[in-house]
Amino acid sequence: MYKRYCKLQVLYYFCGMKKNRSDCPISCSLDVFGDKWSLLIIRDIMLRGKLSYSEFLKSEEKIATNILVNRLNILEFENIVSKKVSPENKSKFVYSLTKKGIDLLPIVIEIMDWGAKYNENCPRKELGKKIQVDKSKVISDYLEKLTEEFG
Amino acid sequence: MYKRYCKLQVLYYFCGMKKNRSDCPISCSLDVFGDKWSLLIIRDIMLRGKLSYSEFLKSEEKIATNILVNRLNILEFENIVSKKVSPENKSKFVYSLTKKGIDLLPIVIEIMDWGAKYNENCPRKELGKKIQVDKSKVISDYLEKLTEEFG
DNA sequence: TTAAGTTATTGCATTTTGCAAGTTCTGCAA
DNA sequence: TTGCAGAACTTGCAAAATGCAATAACTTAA
Repeated sequence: MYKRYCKLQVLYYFCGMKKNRSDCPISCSLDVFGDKWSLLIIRDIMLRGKLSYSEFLKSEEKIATNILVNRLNILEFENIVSKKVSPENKSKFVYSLTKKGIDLLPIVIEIMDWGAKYNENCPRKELGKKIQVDKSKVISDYLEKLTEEFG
Repeated sequence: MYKRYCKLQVLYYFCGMKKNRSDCPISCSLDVFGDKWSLLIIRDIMLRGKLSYSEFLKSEEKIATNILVNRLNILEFENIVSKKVSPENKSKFVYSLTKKGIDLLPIVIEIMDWGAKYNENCPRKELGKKIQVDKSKVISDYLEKLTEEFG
C-alpha cells in the first residue's frame, strides 16, 4: 500500500471540533457546508462530472489550493464525498459522492434556480432552463444518474 | 422623519463589492448567503415568526451583535428582507421577507430536511416530520402563508 | 429631559481566507 | 534505481472575517 500524506487537516478539524451550534437541522447543515466553497466543489462533482483535485482547481471561481484541500478533507470526513485512487491513472485520486452527498442534489438545484432567477448576470444555460421548465424532473434524472454511478 | 444610524455597514459592503466570483448561479447565490449565519436569520423570519433584531439575538446559536447587524444590512441591501418601523412599538424595527426572500423557502426546507436526515442530534420536531411526510405540501403551505403576509 | 427599550458601533484577540511559493508523493520509463 | 513529470499537499505571511464584551446612539413615551 502507498503511504499517502497524513491527514493533518482532518486531524485539526476533528480535534478542534466544536459541538454544533444548536440542534437545529438547518444550523447543523450550515456547520458542515455553510461557506462559500464547499457547495461549489459538490457542484463540480455533481453537475459537471469533475473528479479530481486538479480539475476542481481549474474552476472559474479560482479556489486556493489550501482551501480546496481543507474542504475536500472536511467533505470526506463528513462522509459526503469519498476518495479513491483513480483506476486510469494510479498517481491521482478521484472523488465521488456518497449517498449523503447525492442527497445534497435538491439543495444544489434550488440554490441554482434561485441564483439564476435573481441575477441578471447569470444567464440560464441548458440546465438552468430545464430547471425552469420542470425542476422535479431534473432532480429525479440527476438522482438516477448519480445513483447508478454510485452503484 | 427620524434620523437613524447611517449605514456604514452597507456602505462597506457596497464599496468593497467584489464582482461575483463567476456567472454560475450557484456561486452567485453563495456570494450572497454562503456563510454560517445568513440563512439562520432567514430561518428565524421564515419559520419562527421572528421579527426584530432583539429576537434574532435570542436564538440559540448566539449570533454576535456586530455580525447580526452586518448580515441584516446585507440582506436588506440585497433586497431579501425589508426593514420597517414596527407599528406596535415605534422605537423598534421589524423585518420581513421580500418576494426574493420568500423564494429562499425551498432552499431552507431542503437544507432542513438534509440536516435532520443526517444528524442524530437533530431530532425531527413537528415541522421536520411534516417535511418527511410531504415536503412539497409543506413548501406550498408556507409559501401561501408567507405570501399573504407579504401581500 | 429623562428613563427604558432597542439597535448599532468599537476595540481587540482569534480564526479563517487568500495568495504565492515550495515540497512531497506516485507511477512510469530510461 | 534513478530521474522525471504530473498530481496532491503544505507553508508562511498578509489581509479579512469572526467572536466577544463593553459602550454608544437612537427612539418613544412619560
